[in-house]
Amino acid sequence: MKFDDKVPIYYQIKEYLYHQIVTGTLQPGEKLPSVRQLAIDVTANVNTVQRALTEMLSEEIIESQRGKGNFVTTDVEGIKQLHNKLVKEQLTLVYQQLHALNLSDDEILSEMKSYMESRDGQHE
Amino acid sequence: MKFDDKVPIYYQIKEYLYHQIVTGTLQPGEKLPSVRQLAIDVTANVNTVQRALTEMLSEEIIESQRGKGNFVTTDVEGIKQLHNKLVKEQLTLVYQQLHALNLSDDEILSEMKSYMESRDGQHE
DNA sequence: TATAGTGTATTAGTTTACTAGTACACTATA
DNA sequence: TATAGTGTACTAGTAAACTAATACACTATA
Repeated sequence: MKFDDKVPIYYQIKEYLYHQIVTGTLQPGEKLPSVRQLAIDVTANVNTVQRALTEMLSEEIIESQRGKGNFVTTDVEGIKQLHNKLVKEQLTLVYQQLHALNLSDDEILSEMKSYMESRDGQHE
Repeated sequence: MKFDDKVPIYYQIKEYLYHQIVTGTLQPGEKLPSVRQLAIDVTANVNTVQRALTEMLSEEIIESQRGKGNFVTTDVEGIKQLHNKLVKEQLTLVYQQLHALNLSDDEILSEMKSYMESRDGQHE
């Protein structure tokens, strides 16, 4: 797994797992890979993976059963809220940044549209 | 200055100065505050500020004159390109993230619009 | 010329993220 | 019951970011 060296690895692992959960790649109640397997999957250390999981546990997005494994919460509503939260965080971030670059609301929207159009040709 | 503890301080200082330059708060050819003054302004260490400046020097956005100070480049075109680069980086980032959250192009735009509308009432 | 204000370089020490290895408690199962 | 697979805890060490202090070269100016 490629990491952005500007951001802690544990944090990127957390974001990676959050994406898997909110997009349904990991279903509610589903068992996560073991910490050891996850460490191999994302090419990081067990302790680094564990740190990501510990935060997710405290946020009640996953549940831990000693000796069995870690499981995605069955609280579907909580997962939805997480999804909304992640979307809003992204919107807030890009809005603040582009506003700081002196772009108006309309300019932000039109820049986004032209960016999307420029991507269309790329087939990716 | 408030720092996001997920990102290196020198990097945030660099972004801060980039914003000042592309928005015209710091004009082309204008002298930057001294490294010592900048360190006070942003509440960081001289060496940390210097690290940010060193990268900006290598990117030719500022120029250094020993004994005099650091100056914003007079290359207006280069500043424009930097502005475009920063905008595009933000668009790329938010697009990738929201796509990974299973939002379509249309949904991204409509979410952005409703986010902007929700901000309207806040007068900020 | 003396002094203050510049950028720059160097050394040292602290903190944090990360890695590495080990050990232990619990669970399922052959 | 023995074994393998879990989560979890702990200690130790490394690397990078950051801070701190100092020194030096250059420039402007009183």
